[in-house]
Amino acid sequence: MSIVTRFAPSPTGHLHIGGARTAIFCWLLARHVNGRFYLRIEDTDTLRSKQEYTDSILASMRWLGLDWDGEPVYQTKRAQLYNSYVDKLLVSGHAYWCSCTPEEVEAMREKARQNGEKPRYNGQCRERGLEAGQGRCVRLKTPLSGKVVFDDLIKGRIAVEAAELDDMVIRRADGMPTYNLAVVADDHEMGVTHVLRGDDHVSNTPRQIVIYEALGLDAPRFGHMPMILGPDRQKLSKRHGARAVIDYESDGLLPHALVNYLARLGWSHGDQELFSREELIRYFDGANLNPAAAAFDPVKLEWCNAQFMRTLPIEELAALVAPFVRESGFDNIPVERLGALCVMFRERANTLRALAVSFRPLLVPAGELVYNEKDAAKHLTDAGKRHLRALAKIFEVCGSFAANDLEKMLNTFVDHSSLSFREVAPSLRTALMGFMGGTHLSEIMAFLGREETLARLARAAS
RNA sequence: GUCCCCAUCGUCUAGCCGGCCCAGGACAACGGCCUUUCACGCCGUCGACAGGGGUUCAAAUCCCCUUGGGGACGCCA
Repeated sequence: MSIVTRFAPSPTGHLHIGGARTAIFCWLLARHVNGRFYLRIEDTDTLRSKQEYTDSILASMRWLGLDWDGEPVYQTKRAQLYNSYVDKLLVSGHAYWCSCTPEEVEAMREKARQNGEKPRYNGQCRERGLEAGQGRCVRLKTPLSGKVVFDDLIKGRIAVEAAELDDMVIRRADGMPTYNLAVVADDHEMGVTHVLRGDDHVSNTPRQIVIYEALGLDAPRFGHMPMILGPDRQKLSKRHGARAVIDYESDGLLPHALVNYLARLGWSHGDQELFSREELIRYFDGANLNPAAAAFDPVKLEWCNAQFMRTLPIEELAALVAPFVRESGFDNIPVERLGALCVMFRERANTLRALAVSFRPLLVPAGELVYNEKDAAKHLTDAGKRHLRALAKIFEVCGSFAANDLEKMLNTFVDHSSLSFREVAPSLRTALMGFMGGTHLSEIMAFLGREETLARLARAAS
């Protein structure tokens, strides 16, 4: 049997990492067996749903590389379908019209709460045989006894007393279906075989199973993934900062790094930490999913990102970092130059943004180089400046300005003077970079070129 | 309040159909090596089976209770 999964976000916000992980697992589960992976936009809440969020979610899915099959399904366009399901239930006697107002129902719930019971609708319209009418909704006749049982892909067997469930509304007074009905109708129509979704839906599952049963349909397999917690193991909230996929995109994360990290959050394949996209698909079979909630660790995410940044072909890395370089104010840097910078700095940065920032000292003109006060005070001393002037003389006349020749030249200079490399290097580094960082001095100078190198030495020695 | 779920190092986890585990890997932290800085890399250190009862020759692994977390109880999704 092939597998059909679906990711069904509601467009009330951007795609967040919890949803992204759910999407990744659904996608992986389908791709693992060459099955189908569908996208469904659950936009029946017309008050909170926004087109811009749908666009944003689709953009994030594409950015992550989670390709879906066919066109996305929009629930708002299928009211007719849902109504046909409701009608079926009405005709078969599994559902009934209810004239209770939301206020009345709320009062019932309040009363139940006070009696220490589960707040619920008391089913007073259940046997009244009401007809359709203004302000009336349709409720499902939930079984009064028995157990609803299902084998969760992740948590194992879950059983709930049917009596715990009240008669839920399946069609609102305004004619729109409610979540549970729409989901059942859609999942059945779309041929979904496996439903992977967030933990917060476990209590919906028995309700949906009851609808499947009333409809005489087989329910799909369900799997509920635990929530993702913040670094402090508290529920993820706005306070934890950037959480939407687009935020990580603008932080300069590689999409695959996010996918890899998120996939490893709640799933494992032995001790392996890093996976290629193909490996992920090959290994992910829905097993080895952790039933416990996991805390999101931005530090490990960045480590993960750094690993992938190092293995990317240079031209690709250069193309990816280009927008960030542009954003920091440097237009028109030729790709070869960007490539050279990437080679020099990629092992020193964890994100594309940080990488772009690290280029800065090499991109500004000598006059705009910012000196780190401490480093300048320590290394651009009178002695340091003397060394710089001596070096400048050599660089002025030397034949080649290639990195390996510069390296030799530097060594010769040290050999012929009474100085050690340790005495010369810091002042030269500070003169070139503005601070005690960067990469090999010879590479920095080769990148800068003779003119720019000399300009920096002159400025620092003045 | 009621119902459901969860519980291995600070974090992600391996192991969980019992013995190979006085618990392995990764991130972080710390120490060292390498080194003309910063990184990378390499080596090492610290560090966990929530507690209590069972079952068993043997339990991180099975059962029960406690505690602690989370989720759900909408004409939201």
